[in-house]
Amino acid sequence: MTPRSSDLLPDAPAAPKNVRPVGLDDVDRRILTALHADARMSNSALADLVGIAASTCHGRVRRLQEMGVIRGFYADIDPAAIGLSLQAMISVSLQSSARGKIDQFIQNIRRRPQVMDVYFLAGNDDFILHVAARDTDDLRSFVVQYLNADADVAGTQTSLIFEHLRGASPL
Amino acid sequence: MTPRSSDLLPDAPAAPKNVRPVGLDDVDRRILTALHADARMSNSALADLVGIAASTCHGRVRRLQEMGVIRGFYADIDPAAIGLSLQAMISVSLQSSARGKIDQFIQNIRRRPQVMDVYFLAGNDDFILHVAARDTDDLRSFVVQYLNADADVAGTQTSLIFEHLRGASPL
DNA sequence: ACTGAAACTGTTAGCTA
DNA sequence: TAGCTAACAGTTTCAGT
Repeated sequence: MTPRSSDLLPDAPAAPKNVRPVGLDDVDRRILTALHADARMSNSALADLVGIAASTCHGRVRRLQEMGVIRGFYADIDPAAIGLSLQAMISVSLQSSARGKIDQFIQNIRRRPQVMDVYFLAGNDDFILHVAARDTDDLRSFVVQYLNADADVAGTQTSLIFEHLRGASPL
Repeated sequence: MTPRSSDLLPDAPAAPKNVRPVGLDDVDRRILTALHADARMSNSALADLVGIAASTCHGRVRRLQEMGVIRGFYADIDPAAIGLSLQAMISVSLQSSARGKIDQFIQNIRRRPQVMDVYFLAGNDDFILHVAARDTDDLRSFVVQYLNADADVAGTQTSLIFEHLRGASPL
């Protein structure tokens, strides 16, 4: 069994209480779960679903946005449907001399239309790029032109993506 | 100048026409760009933005959904704001004997609340998991319990994510 | 936090080019 | 066929309770 903190540190805080910034209640979590799955659900349908009045629900959603819990509402576009039929993950490591420029490098590469996500990492690689390209030529020229041609880039490793699935719900 | 097809292949289709399934025009692309950035923009604001009547715009958006170009509308929840303060990328490789079970494996792991994205790969690793965990213990127990403990998993490599940025726009 | 009324928006039908 | 105008249904939003 895990030792109780009182056995070790008599003056530690009595109970962990709520760790979170302001605290989300169960209704907030149900709202987030619903909007995570369908951001265009009408406010009245959402209110019914979570069991509160529409006006209250609307206020909750706005508060969640103001708190930064909801960062935004996005349409999920199928890359293949707009002619980007090839997706890949590209691990990139930079020269150690270029570490100070990572921010600038990422802000720059992020503008390319092929880039869908940038994951800025601690580890062997400096970041991973999730990209979507029209075809193999487009992918290759992206890697060559924007990554390998840059003297700050030490190396890249590209893996094709067969399928990308979103997680079910973080709550 | 590009040779005309009649010079080369008299019986080939006259002109390349539209290569895409049905074809998206410029208005469609502007709609997609706008909704990619803000899925909750009102239909009338969107119509004004792209320069068509609200009813026309509404029909376009519905058609884009029916065509599968728009796969859905999702709220972007900040994992840190709901107590998942640690994000990581986990590369997973399976035993070659387990390759036939990948689909099942992924469908299973995808249900875990920590899993935000699953990228199913061609390459050295079989897939990459983008996960969000409460803390290091939560992350470690996820890796140990759901990955390393499984006999089908040959190996995993975990890298912490410092920052995750979405791409600007695929169009 | 809820109720109800006012303002607004989304949605459909029918007409026009 | 694609777009527009106009009318209706439904939703958001803000009082007051």
